Amino acid sequence: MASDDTRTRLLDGALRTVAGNGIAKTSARSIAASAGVNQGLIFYHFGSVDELLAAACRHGAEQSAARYRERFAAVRSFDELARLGREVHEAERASGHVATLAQLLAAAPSREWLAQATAAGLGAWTRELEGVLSRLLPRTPLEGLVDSGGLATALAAAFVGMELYEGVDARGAARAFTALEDLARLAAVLDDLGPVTRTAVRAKLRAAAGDRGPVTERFTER
Amino acid sequence: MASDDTRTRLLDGALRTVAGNGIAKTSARSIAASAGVNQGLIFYHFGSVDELLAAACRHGAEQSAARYRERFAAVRSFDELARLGREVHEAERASGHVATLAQLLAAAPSREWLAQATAAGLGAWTRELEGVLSRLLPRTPLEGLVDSGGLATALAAAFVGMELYEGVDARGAARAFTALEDLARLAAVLDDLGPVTRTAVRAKLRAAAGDRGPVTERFTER
DNA sequence: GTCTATAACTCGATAGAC
DNA sequence: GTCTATCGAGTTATAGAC
Repeated sequence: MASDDTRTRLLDGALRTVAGNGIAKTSARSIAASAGVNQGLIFYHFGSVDELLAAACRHGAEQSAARYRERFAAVRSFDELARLGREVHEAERASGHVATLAQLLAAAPSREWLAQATAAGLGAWTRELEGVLSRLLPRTPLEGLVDSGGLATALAAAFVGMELYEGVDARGAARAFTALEDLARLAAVLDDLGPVTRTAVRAKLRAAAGDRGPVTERFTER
Repeated sequence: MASDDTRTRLLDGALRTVAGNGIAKTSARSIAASAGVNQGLIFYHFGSVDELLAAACRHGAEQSAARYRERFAAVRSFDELARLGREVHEAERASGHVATLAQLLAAAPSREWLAQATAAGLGAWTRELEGVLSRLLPRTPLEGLVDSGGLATALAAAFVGMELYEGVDARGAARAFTALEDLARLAAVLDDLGPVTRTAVRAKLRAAAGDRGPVTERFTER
């Protein structure tokens, strides 16, 4: 029906506008222009610009994280994860969903309505990452020594940071991605180290982590 | 003299305003109010709001990176680097210089003037990080296999991303930092592995990197 | 150098015709 | 549901008095 069509046009228009113009130049008027509908309809359908942005954020993040769900599920090594990361980055440069997330993240502190939606949007990516990590980490000497949820959050935040950095220094951002891929190689190597070396490394790690205790005790308490 | 005083009041006021209100609520009026001077003086001294923000960004980033220069120089392991990272994060949550950088980074795409200044501001931190990494990496099996400049950029961008994430989910951000510290422990262990294990790991890494060649060949060509 | 006043805009949001 | 017209607040930037 016509109303649904206008709603989705506005959602898509909002995402396009934020990704293309940045949050600073995103207004009811610019969104409406991008969606090809009248400006007043934003308030009829969503109540306010911020509520439209919040809805668009959830909608877009969920949708684009879902698009990569199978790819994430197929990842078998840190090596592959790093490569998928760069692939997502390059695909998202076109669609702009992650850039949108970054823009909303920056705007969230002063627009309380957006904070929740942005956290939820990032959560869609974090969940995918945590799924991969909780499959991968147990096969490395790091098992039980690093919190996969925390690491997933750190990776998602890092990804957002690099997406922002891309807008300011594209060459530098590409170099940073390459460095991360190189680093992931180390983790990939730890995957299949040979039993002797593996045990040696693991003993060292355990000893170093001894003064802290395993992750489970630190985070399941709450 | 009075003019210098007003200039620095405006620079500091701009940083305080962006850090406290976010870029969206930063205007000539809010900056002037925070600096305690008349609004028109922004245009007399800096020409435009964006030029003031650009100047404040360079000024603030250089100043606060310099404050940590000795600390960075004293870092001897990845372990220490991770701890210093969290310390900087918590200190900066108060002063807000990194948050400012994050805000400007988000605003840069739509305000061309800011892009250069923001890149320069981030560069101040990236340089410090690269100094540390180029001291630390040669002592690990990763020597020559990962680009320290690229890795420094990735770390700086990740730091900015986590600073932004902090505004939306403080608990999650803390957990992410803890996970990164745990991860840094692995790198610390690689520092002193014992000669046999060390050689075994290094051989694996070299083999895995074989199809790419060492970093120097990939990046010095340009 | 610093102040006031104001021009020229853009913004979110609403009222009311259709 | 959709459109036009408009209000009131907030914006950058400038002109001109002091």
